[in-house]
Amino acid sequence: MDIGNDTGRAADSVVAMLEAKIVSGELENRAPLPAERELMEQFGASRTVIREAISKLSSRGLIETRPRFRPIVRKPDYATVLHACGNVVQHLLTERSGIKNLYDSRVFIERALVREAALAARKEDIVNLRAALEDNRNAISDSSEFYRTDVAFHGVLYRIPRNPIFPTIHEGYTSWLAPQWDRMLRSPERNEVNYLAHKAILDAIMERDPLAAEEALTNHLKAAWEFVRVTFDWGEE
Amino acid sequence: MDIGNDTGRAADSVVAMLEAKIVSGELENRAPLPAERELMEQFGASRTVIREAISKLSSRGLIETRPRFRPIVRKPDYATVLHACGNVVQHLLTERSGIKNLYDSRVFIERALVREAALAARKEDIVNLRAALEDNRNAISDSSEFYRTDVAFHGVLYRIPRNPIFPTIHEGYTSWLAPQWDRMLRSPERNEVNYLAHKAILDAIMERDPLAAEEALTNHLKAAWEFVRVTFDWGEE
DNA sequence: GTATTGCCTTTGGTATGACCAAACTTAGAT
DNA sequence: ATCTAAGTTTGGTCATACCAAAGGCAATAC
Repeated sequence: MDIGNDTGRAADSVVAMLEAKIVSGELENRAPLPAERELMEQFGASRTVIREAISKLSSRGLIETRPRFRPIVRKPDYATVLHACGNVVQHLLTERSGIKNLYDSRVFIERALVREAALAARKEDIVNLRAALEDNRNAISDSSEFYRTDVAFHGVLYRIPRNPIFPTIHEGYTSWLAPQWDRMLRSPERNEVNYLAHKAILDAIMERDPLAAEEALTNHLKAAWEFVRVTFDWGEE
Repeated sequence: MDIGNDTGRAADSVVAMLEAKIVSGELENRAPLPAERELMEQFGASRTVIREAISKLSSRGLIETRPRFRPIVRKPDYATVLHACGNVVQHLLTERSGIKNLYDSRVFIERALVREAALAARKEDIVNLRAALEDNRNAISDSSEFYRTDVAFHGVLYRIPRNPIFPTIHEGYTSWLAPQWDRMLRSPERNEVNYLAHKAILDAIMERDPLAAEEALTNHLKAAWEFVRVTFDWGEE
């Protein structure tokens, strides 16, 4: 297939060399890249290929570029992956089926997460969940603040497996799945509903009842979807 | 943050316009892009920015480029997302912890998948699983063929939720998670072990026993990891 | 009539050189 | 020491040129 992997170009060897220098630390993280005219001397290439290489590295998330500013070296991390996906994911969300698929996958993951939580959550996890839930309760009257604490509550769930991939996935969901509607469809009444849903989830987790936790989570997310679907008059799926 | 999103450049407007023409279908899928010299006339830009735009679109997976060949228009799909991630993911897998995290996430997902399968698999899913298992059995003596059927068996699990996101994730796992060792560490003996593991999973699914299915799957994948870990003398994690 | 061969044209990849405007540096003024 | 203004560096863009490989075409061979 080889999308975006233009093998055989001169720029690629430059990319490879710069890539190596970045991962090896020879080019320090957060440090500015040398000037283009210096790089062309260093690699014996024309500015054309140097700039192409820089563009590619930027796409791969290995350097940050702002127009007219020195590119900044950036060691790749999980957030980088997320960002690389983002550009493409957005195209899949123009169709409703794309949104639905993404949302369903979220339900699937979170179901497994709460199940896991009920079975294996540590004391500190429970503490964090209680704190997050408390934040929910205190923010019921402030929809904007409630949104933040809502996301945070789910975030705690994603952190329970202690695998940095999951918080990254969570970030993906929250940034891709229509923060637009999420924000505009909130009200103290709905916040209260969601607070209670979170409470039910936490209760089930604390009772170490995976089935109940899964069910509470499923109800919570399905209800949220229903609300959005009906509000926007999306018809049945 | 804005990685790979070089706002403010002339190329970006060209990217946007081409992007629009691709998603709208004005530029047909699988059709070659117009020649660069034609695009520069069409957009009133220099070849420099045209080429930069093409490079960006290529990185985003909206066009396929091979050196010296006409770029090919490509409507974004789930595979495109996968590919966009691939370039970056690879960097996270240079450390062992990255591999472990990815593998753990796979175990997590597949546990949920087999659980789901035990609870909700349709007749056709069972049929597919049986067929895949049968393929396993017939390929025990041919390690290369067994690898293929092994991947296929797991693939059936990912297709059960009827959400295209999951097969995509599966492809990610199989392409990123060391197909190198997977291939070289196989033998008829290990194939037999894996066949039996698959059989145990399917049996549990057919008995509609989610707990047993989850356990069988976990044993299967944990054992595979252990085997790799010990073989490569990776020490404890 | 089809397949093969060889020539010409098109087109992508790269190199130069130039220019501009914005960022950066530095020396001078307050 | 701080601020300011001039000078320098440097990224973004354009125009042009050249090369080699891909594509197209036509004469040739079978």
